[in-house]
Amino acid sequence: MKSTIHDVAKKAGVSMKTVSRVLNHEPNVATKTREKVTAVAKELHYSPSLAARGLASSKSYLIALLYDNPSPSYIANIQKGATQACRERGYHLVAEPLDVEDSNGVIDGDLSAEIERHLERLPVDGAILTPPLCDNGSVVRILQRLKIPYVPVAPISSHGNLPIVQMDDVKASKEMTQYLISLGHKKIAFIKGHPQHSATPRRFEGFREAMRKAELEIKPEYIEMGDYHFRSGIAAAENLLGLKEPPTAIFASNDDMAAGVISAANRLGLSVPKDLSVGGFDDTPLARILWPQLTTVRQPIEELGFAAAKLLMSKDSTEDSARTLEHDLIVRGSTGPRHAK
Amino acid sequence: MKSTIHDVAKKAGVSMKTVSRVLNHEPNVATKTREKVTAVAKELHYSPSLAARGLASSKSYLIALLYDNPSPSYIANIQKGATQACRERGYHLVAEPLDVEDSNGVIDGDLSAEIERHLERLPVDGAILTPPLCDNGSVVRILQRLKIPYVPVAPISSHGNLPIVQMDDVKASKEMTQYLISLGHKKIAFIKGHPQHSATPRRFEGFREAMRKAELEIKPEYIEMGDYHFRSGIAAAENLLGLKEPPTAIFASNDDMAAGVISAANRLGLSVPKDLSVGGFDDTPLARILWPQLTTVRQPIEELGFAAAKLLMSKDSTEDSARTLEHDLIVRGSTGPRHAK
DNA sequence: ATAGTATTTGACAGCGCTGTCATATCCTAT
DNA sequence: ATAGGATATGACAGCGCTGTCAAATACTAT
Repeated sequence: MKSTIHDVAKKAGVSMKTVSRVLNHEPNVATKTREKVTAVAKELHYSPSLAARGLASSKSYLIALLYDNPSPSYIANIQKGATQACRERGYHLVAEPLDVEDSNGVIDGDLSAEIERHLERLPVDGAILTPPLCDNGSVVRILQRLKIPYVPVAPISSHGNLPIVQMDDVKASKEMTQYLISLGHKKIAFIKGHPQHSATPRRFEGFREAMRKAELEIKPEYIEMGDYHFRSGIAAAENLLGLKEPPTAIFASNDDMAAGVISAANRLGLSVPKDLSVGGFDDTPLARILWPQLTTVRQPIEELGFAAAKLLMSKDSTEDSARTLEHDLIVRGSTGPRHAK
Repeated sequence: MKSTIHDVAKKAGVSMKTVSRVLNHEPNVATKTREKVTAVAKELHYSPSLAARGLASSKSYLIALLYDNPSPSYIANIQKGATQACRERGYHLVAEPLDVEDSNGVIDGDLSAEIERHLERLPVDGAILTPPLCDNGSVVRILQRLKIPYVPVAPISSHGNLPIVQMDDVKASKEMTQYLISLGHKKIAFIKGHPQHSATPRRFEGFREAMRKAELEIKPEYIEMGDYHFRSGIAAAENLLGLKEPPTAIFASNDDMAAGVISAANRLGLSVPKDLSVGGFDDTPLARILWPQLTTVRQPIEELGFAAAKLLMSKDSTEDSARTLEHDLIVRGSTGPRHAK
């Protein structure tokens, strides 16, 4: 039933090794031969056995996606991009939720040993490390000890001169701020995210740059601390909107907090975007079910996954896939021109 | 560096085959031998090569998670449960997003062929089929043709006498309704979901059963059609709350629509749950970021993934893992006692 | 004690592929 | 035409494990 490389070789009138060469896109195969073999392979519905290939070449054609506990949509998107890249090369993506971090983000010895044991028997050619795992020393150390190549996605910390994939949070944040400014807003507030998250200082930095460039003042009372959760958005908005001179626009550094802002504004009888413009960040599914829909920044998450997988698969070749991927400013209904009082 | 079965055998003073037996938990190995081998294996940090094992036994120790485009949190949870089950048995889960359905849910010949080709070179021992894939004839047929064992998760259609895993939507819906009734509500409205989704009739059925059992009238105008999207929840709520005699409780058959209801109620100046109780279904992340938080039904999604994977791995043994998993009624702030007018 | 059965172990081949290295074929420059 | 190098192909072993089947050993009932 299932055909082997032997069948193909026989039918094409060449040796198994030649078939193998064609299948692996090795050089030094006559064009004619290559075509012939390709044709026969297709005709026979031949597809190589991962296991046999892996055994012979001591590669597994498997790439692991290591993740801890990010938002489901984040890993779903990374995963989508990564599987796509894998498909192009006959690789497969194995999902590995790790459950490393407990509440305080620390990993104890037992857990570490357990993970090591698990990873040890995970015969992958490489791993994609998503946040916050990419900044977890224990996990990184295990990977290094096991000599599993990995690509960190959007890490905070540096990883030597290891290639990483990321987006430019500073730039994106700057663009959002500039967009708000272009609408005529001058009194713009910013809600920071959780201080331990890598993106937090970057997003704030982008905001500051844009404000400085536009020569707008950043009032200290317009900067609120949040933690990326809905609730902190509400709290921040209540503070902000309670000011004697409230801002006309609030840039919350993620969508959940922006949703909190909208919710608080509505409850205070303010209309968005007429009385208040609200900007978010991430373009989560939530952004579209809010009313009004949220102006936000789309992270190139799927692309990050794609690039990371690609990087892993082309370890040897110098093929340099883009490392810093492009985001998009998504303008929706939650932002509008400043309304003359 | 990496030890092989040969090393273990030598060190334990037995044949490779015996080591193999121990590792695979085969019967007919003397207890003493088994212990000895186990000890040596641990000492040597031995872990079998998936590839070699697969080649020799023509199994891959890989299970595919086939999904199309469900909510990210759905697949994330299924995935979590499934990987957990896989780990217990040394299997791995490969993620396979399929992109089968276009807008109208039909799958054309080209796509079908492409999927078949892809699945063909996916050397898995089994596949978990999530909705809506589990009810997609083309996909099911491909799987059957390829003789890939699969377990449908919460399918609408019957799959012969193939084991399936599911939850009891009728029962869950009935419980939610009964809970609403127990709060004193009598005028309870129901918002149906998308008619093509398997759960839609079931959830409605549960509602009806509960109402009938409590001898409460189901007014036709209290039944709204929705499509599981936020927007349809808003629309339905506007109709319902515009009635001369509006309901005091609305059971939306998923969380997104329930969110719409809450949003609409707020805009109409109604306070939830004081003036209106709202129940949802699914316990999506959204349920917790709403204000008030949503009373809803937690689907045993992770458990479904776990059970499905388990089923696939124990094909031979008659081991009968539970097929219909238990849900939970999650009571939060969006429901409260009927308020005497 | 002895045949007969059940349990436990091992030798060996081979799963389907690729790495190595030898061989054959082609081209280029003289 | 021919040496010499570049290019193309093939023979063969063996990757690490398990299936098969035969052998050894342990039990049981007489």
